[in-house]
Amino acid sequence: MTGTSSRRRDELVEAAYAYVLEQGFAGVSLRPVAKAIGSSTGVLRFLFGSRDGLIRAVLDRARQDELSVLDVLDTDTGGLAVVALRVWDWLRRPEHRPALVLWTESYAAALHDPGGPWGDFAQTTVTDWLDILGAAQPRSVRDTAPGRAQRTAVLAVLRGAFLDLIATGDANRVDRAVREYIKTLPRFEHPIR
Amino acid sequence: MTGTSSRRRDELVEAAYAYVLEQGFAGVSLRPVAKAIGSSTGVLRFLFGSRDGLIRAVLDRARQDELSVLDVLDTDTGGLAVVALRVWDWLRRPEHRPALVLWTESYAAALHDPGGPWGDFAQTTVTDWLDILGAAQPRSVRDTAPGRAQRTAVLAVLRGAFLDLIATGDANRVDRAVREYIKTLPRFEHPIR
DNA sequence: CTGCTACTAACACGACTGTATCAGTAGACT
DNA sequence: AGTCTACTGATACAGTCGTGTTAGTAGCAG
Repeated sequence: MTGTSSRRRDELVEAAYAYVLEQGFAGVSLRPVAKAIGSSTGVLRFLFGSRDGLIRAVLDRARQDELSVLDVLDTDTGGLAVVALRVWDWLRRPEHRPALVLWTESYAAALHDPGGPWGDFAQTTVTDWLDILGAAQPRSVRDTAPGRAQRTAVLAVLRGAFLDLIATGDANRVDRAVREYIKTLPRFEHPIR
Repeated sequence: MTGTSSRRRDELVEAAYAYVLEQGFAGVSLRPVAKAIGSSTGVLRFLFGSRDGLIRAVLDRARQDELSVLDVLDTDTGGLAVVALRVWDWLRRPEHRPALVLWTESYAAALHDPGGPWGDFAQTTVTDWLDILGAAQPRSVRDTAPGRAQRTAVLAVLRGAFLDLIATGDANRVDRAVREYIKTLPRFEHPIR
C-alpha cells in the first residue's frame, strides 16, 4: 500500500520534493519534513512506509523532473551536436540549479551506498543519458565503439560543465567551453528514423 | 589548540581518513568513528574540537591526497594535452576510486551547505584545477578567454569522465572517450617557463 | 444505518546524536 | 620532587532519530 499513488500522496511528494530541493537529501529527517510540508511523521509513514520510502518517492519525482528535458529535445533532428546544445541550454538555466545540486547529491549518495534508497541511481542516470544521446547519433556509428566513446565524451563535458557552473557560477567561461567543444562535433548528421 | 597538529592527532586523522574513504562523510558520527580508529569521543573532541573540526581535518587530508597528482604532473613539459592525459591516467586507476567517490560527496555537500565544514570546497577545487591546467597552457593563450574556455573544457571532460567511470566501471568506453577528446587538443605546446 | 477506504493525530520506545565535565596518567623538562 | 603538556577514560545531559502503536475522523458505497 506504500507504493500506491493517491491524491494526498502526490501532493506530499510534490511538497517534499520542493523541500528537498532547498535542504538537500542529507538533512532529511521525518519530523522537520513533515512540519515543513504540513504533515506529520505518522502520515508520512502511512503513505510512504518508511523514511527510505519517502526518499525513493522524492527521488523518483526528481528523476521525472530531470527527464523533462526530453520534451525539448527531439533527438530525431540535428544530430548529436544540436541535441547536446539543447541539453546544455537546459542545464545552464539558473532555475535548474537546485535540481542539478540535488542530482549531484543523489549521485554521490548512490555511489557509496548502493543498498540505500538511491539504489543504482548513479549507474542508471549515466546509461539513460547515453541512450538519449545515442538516439541522436547516426545509425551507422551508434552501435560502434567510436560511437559509444563519442557520446560518452559529450555526456562527460555536459556533466563536468554543469558541476563547474553550479560551483563557480561563472556562466561565461563555462558556456564558452561547452559551445566550443560542441563545435568540434560533426554537425547536421541525423539518425535514420 | 584544536587546529594544532600533534603526533597523535596526525595518526587519528590518517585513521579517520581511511575510515571515511570506506564509509563516506554522510554516516560519520563521533562514536562509531572513534571505535573504528581506536579512540573515544572525548579524545576526538579534545583533538579536533568538534565533529565539524574532525570533518575539516579529514577533508584537508583528502585534499592533500587529491593534490598528490601534482607529483606526477610536471606542467612544464608537454602542454595541455599531455598534462590532461597524465591527470586522466591518475584518475582512472582503480585504487583511486574511493578518493573520487569521496570527492564527489564532498563536492555535493559543499554545494548546498556552504556554511558547513566543507566550506567552499566545490568552488576551490574547480579553481585550483583550472590553475593547474592553466600552467600547462602556452603563455600566449593562458590569460585569454579562449584559453580559459579550453582548460574549462578539459577539466569538464576529466570530471565528467571519472563520474561515469566510478558509476559504471566501464573503463574501455570512458577511457576511449577521454583519449579521443584529448587528441583534439593542440599537442606539444609548452608554456614558457 | 453499516462498513469500507483514506487519512490524521498523539504519544511512547529505545537507540543514537553532539557536546560537556572532570578526574586521571605517562613522559619530558626543570 | 615538582610541574607542565599531551592525552585518556568514564559518565552525563538534553535533544533528535526512525519506528511502532492505537484511537480516531471524514467521505463515500451499499
